[in-house]
Amino acid sequence: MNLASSNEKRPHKLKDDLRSVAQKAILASAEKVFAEQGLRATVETVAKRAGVAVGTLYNYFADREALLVALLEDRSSEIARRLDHALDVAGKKPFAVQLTAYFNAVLEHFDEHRAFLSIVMQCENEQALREKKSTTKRTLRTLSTHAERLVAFGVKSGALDHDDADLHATIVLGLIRGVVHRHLQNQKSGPLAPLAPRLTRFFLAGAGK
Amino acid sequence: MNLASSNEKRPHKLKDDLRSVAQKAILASAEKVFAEQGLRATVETVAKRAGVAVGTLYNYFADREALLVALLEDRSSEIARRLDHALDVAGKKPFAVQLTAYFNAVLEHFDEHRAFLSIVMQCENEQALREKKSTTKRTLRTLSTHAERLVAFGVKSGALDHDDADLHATIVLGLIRGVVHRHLQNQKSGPLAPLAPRLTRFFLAGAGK
Amino acid sequence: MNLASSNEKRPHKLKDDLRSVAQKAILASAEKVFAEQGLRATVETVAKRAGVAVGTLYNYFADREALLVALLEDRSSEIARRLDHALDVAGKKPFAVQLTAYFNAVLEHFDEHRAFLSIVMQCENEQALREKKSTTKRTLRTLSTHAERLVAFGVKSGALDHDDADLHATIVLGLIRGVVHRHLQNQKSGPLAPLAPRLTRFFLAGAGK
Amino acid sequence: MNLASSNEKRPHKLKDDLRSVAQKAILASAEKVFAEQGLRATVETVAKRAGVAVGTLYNYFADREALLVALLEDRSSEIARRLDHALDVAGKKPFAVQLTAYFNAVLEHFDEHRAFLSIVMQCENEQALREKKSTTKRTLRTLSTHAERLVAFGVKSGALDHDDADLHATIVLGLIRGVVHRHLQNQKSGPLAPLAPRLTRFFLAGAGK
DNA sequence: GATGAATGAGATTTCATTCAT
DNA sequence: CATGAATGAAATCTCATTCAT
Repeated sequence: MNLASSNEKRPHKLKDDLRSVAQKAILASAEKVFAEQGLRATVETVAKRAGVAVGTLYNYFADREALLVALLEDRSSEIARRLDHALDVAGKKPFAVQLTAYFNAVLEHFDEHRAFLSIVMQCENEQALREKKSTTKRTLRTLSTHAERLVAFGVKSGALDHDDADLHATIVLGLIRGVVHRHLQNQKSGPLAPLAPRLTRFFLAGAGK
Repeated sequence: MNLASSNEKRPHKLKDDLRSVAQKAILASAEKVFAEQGLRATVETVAKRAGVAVGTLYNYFADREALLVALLEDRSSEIARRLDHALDVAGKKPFAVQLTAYFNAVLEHFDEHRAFLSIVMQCENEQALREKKSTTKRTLRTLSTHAERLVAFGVKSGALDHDDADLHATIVLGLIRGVVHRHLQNQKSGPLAPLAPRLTRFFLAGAGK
Repeated sequence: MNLASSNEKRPHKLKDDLRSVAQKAILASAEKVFAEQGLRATVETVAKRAGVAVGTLYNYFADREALLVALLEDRSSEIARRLDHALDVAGKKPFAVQLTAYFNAVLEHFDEHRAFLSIVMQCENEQALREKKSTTKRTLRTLSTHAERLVAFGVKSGALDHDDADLHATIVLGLIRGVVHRHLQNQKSGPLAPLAPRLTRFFLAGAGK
Repeated sequence: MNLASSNEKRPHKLKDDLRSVAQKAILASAEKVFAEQGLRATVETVAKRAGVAVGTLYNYFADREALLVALLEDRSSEIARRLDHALDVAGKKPFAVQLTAYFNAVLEHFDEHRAFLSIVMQCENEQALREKKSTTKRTLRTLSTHAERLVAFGVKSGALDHDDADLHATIVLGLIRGVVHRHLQNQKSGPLAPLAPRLTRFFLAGAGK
């Protein structure tokens, strides 16, 4: 009965692993390729870069769009996890600390997945994707949702001025957009995360009481 | 009756006018269509919306990309003119006034050509364009070029802190990106130009000495 | 006003004609190709045989299936017209005459569009098509609908025995199926229409009172 | 305990049995699937329905077509056996009895393998198959071969009229086609075999002297 | 010039077949 | 042998561009 108790808990563990390895490779390739060549990049290019045949890609993703959505969701959930964790750690600390944690988390993620935000920015303007599943829409809004929550706390805790409350989240996101965009345009490659404290300082000076 | 009048005094003026009427209609259509449907929109869609046949479109623009470039250049030159004029009028006035003029000019242009910035944002992420004609690149950089010039003046005139000088232009652009983006995402439709003074106040509080 | 009354009634008559010429050529090609090579035949083959490019085919038919459906409908409406006319002419004449007219109309159509019935027979077994639009289903049932109407008249007029009434239509169709099928299998090419009286005689002997 | 018993007396029998179990399952699945979804059904679908992996299917059949041919041959040989037996039993009895036996045998087979004739009908129209292996062709002609033999006897024995001799076999097959087809189109599910006497009566009335 | 059907290169997608586990 | 992921040739479909009218 327990003949093979050691390695038989999940009969297909190995295969499952392989499966997810290929899937991850394809997603990683898609991330690179879509970022480098824009959303125009072909499915074949993505497959080749991942080191698999086209058919293999279609074993994992129903169609081109499913691939894109999967990529957005996977990376978004990662950034969401990172943000949740960061804000969780920042816990009861003052708003300034939390804001820095937010900037830091986003920028760190970007430093590691440089390509991803570039794709998000492209997708945001693709009406097609915006209109589709609300899942995609929600995915694309991960950043802003967190930002809104954060500034709501900032206002409640008295750290933020009440007057421009409606602009707060917009500006937080704008600051990120600004630095990310500069980064994508210039090929300069230093990490962005270190900018977090400066963005916080700027934001607080502008928005603080 | 006045059939002949046109080809006496101004032999080609009428033709030119007619030409530019069709051309303008096509550009306007392209602006709408690319903004609504993304850069994937087809040439045929653009032509139909402009009320002309595809063939006609190709009489005015060498190919699809030429159409896009022409659109970018036309609208950019318009925004450049507007910015030049705004900053010209603001002349020797203090930096705060000039900055407000800048924000105001950009946002006014956006209010009139809502679709345009959406397209610019899409193009910025299309590496394809980045690599190609430097004309296009320059076009896309109209906004940032002016912003850089502006903050350089701000620093020189002592209005801006020296510490974060490198971030100034990035943040000015980020603020614009922020509000424009919020506008595109939500369907809210009030004009953006009125936000100019608030953005200025915010920026100065954050970046001013 | 009536400057060009002679040839200006329908401004785009010529183009429309050309259009339908191409469409007809494609349908004719599809008929041949699907009959010769089976439903597996490729869209490209159909296009080439019609002397047009694939893209042209797709200008007229939304997709492969639409082409097939259009073919079935076009030819079915033709056979329906023929049947209606035949039975109309046979008018108040006795059942035997009407039945002969039916057989004759169907077999004549087959003699002229040999390929078509072969395709119908293939489609009848394609569950996919059967399940789709009821239009298709109705199209495929043109023959049996008319047969049912005919034998109903036969029974009412007292020409047909009442006992096997339920089988009548089935057998009429079976007889057609039989001769058509034999024809398709052997490459013998004589016309089938002359068989009509013999089929009638056979049917009446078997089913008549 | 009886592990060894198998490889003593009948060294390979068990293996053969097992083999044929899988093989039969695959053929049965193919019969269902091809009948339900048409000949376009995928190999994978057939394998899954049979409860095996695609690879396993390919262990038993060289390729997709070999599977189809095997199916046709297997079922045809069964129907041939059944027909031979039926006509053998009907032996020296009058033609009417033999014809009923024929109809009965065919329709009984169809009642048990409802799907099969649907497949045969599809294959008959696939020129591809017609051109290929004569084995397939012969297989598909099992029914008509027997029918031809039968009516030849009918004519010789004086039961059938001589005039329409050339149509006899065609009509016998047509009658079968008719009822089978009606059955496939309507979802009515009563057995067909009971129709045998009525078909005989009809045929004899029509074709008998 | 204006038109829009025709074109065909190229993108997406499918699926029979292979092969490492 | 059984498995099912990987493969890539071949099919379907799209769309920028041309050109006869």
